Amino acid sequence: MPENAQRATLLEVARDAGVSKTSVSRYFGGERERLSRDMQRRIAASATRLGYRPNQMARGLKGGRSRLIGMLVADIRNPFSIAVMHGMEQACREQGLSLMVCNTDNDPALEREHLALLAGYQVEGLVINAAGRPSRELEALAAQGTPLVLLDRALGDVDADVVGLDNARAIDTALDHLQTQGYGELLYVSEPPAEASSRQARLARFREQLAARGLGGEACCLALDDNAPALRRAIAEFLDAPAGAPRALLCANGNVTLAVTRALQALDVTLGETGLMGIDELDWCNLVAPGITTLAQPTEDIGRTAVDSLLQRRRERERPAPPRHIHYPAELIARGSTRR
Amino acid sequence: MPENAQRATLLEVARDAGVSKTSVSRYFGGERERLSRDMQRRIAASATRLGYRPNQMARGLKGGRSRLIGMLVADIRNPFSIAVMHGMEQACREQGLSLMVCNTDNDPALEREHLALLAGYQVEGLVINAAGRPSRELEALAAQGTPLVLLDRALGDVDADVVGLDNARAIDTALDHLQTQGYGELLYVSEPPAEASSRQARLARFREQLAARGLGGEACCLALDDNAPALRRAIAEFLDAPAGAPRALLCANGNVTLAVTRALQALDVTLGETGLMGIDELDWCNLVAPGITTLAQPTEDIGRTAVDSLLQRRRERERPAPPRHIHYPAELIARGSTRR
DNA sequence: GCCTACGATGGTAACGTTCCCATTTCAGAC
DNA sequence: GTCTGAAATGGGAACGTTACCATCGTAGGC
Repeated sequence: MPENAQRATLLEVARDAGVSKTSVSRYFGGERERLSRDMQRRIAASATRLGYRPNQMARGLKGGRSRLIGMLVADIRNPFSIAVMHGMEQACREQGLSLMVCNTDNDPALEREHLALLAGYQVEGLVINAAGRPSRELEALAAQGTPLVLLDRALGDVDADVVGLDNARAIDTALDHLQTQGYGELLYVSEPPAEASSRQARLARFREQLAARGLGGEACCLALDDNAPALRRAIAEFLDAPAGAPRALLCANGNVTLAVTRALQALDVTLGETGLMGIDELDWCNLVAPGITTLAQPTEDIGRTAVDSLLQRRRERERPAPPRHIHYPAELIARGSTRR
Repeated sequence: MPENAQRATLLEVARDAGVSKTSVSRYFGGERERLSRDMQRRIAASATRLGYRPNQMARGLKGGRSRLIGMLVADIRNPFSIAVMHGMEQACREQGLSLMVCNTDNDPALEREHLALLAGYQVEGLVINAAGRPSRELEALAAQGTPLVLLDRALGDVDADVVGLDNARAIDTALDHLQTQGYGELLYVSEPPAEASSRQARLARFREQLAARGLGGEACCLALDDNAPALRRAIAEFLDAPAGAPRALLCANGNVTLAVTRALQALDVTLGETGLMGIDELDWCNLVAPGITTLAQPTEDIGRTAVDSLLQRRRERERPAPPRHIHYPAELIARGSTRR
């Protein structure tokens, strides 16, 4: 192998093998069977000898096939996002696609910026866990023909598939479980829904079902950032108010579960006696005292489905189907925190 | 905005603004000041009106400047990797770079495959948290002139910078703390070091210092995958053996801490009485019973430094400096699990 | 007032592919 | 024996950008 060699090019391989560049292109472009046995052998030999690798940039330029899938995630440090990303990665690999991940840290401006960048790389599809409401850029992307999938959060006016949890059913499952376990006075803790459709859906369903089932309690929304005191106060208030039945807390997502668990420890609450349950399964849920009951999202499935959905859309590009909404059920993992 | 518009091209902007493509290229290529006020205005106007975005593929093809940084990570689900990635992302954004992340799931074959892919995208730099020993591909990449940074794990025969923890000092810090707290009989639990240099370094230092300090105990290495029983047995053995001083466990990384904590709970061990300490700070460390003492790695710094290092190397491409090794100290976060 | 030089601009040739359209060869149909 | 067509191959023109060199003014030095 040469000392400071530039990467070999298709043309060099062609020359070395004594064939035309078209043939080499075909060999690497997935039309291998159209070539004669002998030609395949010669190309393969030259290619390995020269260490040839197709230049994806050139490839992407010519055909518009960048073989790139973009992922825009609102909070990369959220285990949910990571798990979904892992699923997407596997799906991509199976399809020979690569993943470009951008984290927006929940900042709409950054989101727009990254969106423009991803568009610049001609991504063949885009999976978005939106922070803001970047419909302008998204619409441009969609109009340009890029398949879009919204992850977890729908965006009303964008023509895209949505993949995520069946939020209403998840809340029902949670309430069923809590009722079965004898809890009757509930506090639902969520981050402010703002634009996040799944937060809205969960919250709405909780409120609706609370009334429908004749349960006591309420929902409380607050930002988690550095709001530990406020959260503790809200929980203390709930615990001190008179109640006709055992109390339980339901956390809207993993971040909330973490914050609430911290608050409960600070308040010296015994889990189980006061129920605790969260959406999103986390590493440590079976480590904290009697174990925390959760609703696990099928994150890997969600990730794979997102990618599949993208590819499906690309296939039917000519005859665009109406947006699909795919909602997975959550899996109940019952632990000590909801056992009295 | 047009219904099914293809993205506008540089040429179209040029025509629309009545200038040459060179000028438009300059405008977007960071030579804006070389253009007259008037020309800048005209180009800006046309560009926004047409919704122009430079095609990164074409850009990457022509100049070799893909503006892409690759990251190869052995285990994307490891919080350490995520945190570092987050740091890298920020550094990249500040430089106008994008990040392409590939997860190898600790599979050397996958690692090679992804390496080839990243090379195909002409990444301008590569940060690698190696799973196997992919020196062949890496050397090719290095020879081709791509700056390389090894994350956490050095790879003896590869000419690249290394960024990570000061492992020896971290172990010393841990031992200092444990000794101060009165623990004298230690079990160091690690995953098998195999090719991972930092695991080797930590393990070696532990063994060496154990002897040097006249402490009792030993080190034990086992794969964590689904080896809960084996781990439990090893720990039980340690706890049952006669000891002249209070016992403590030291976990080589976050994964180990998780597994060991599980095992200790199964064995009904009281933390603090038996000491527990882990390298890597985790979300839940202050949630489990008296809180778990950890050594936090400065993950964000590590990520940023990795990217900076890459850029530095690219700048000095002509006069290649010898490989740099940058090792950060760990920060001790003392909690109840090492208080007797 | 001429030459130099620099600042502002434009034209053209790459970059490494893929795609479209030849061209060649040869088997089988009439 | 010619014709048709498919299979195997090759030639060139794109794709959208940047790099290099050329061209034009015009301001300053003598």
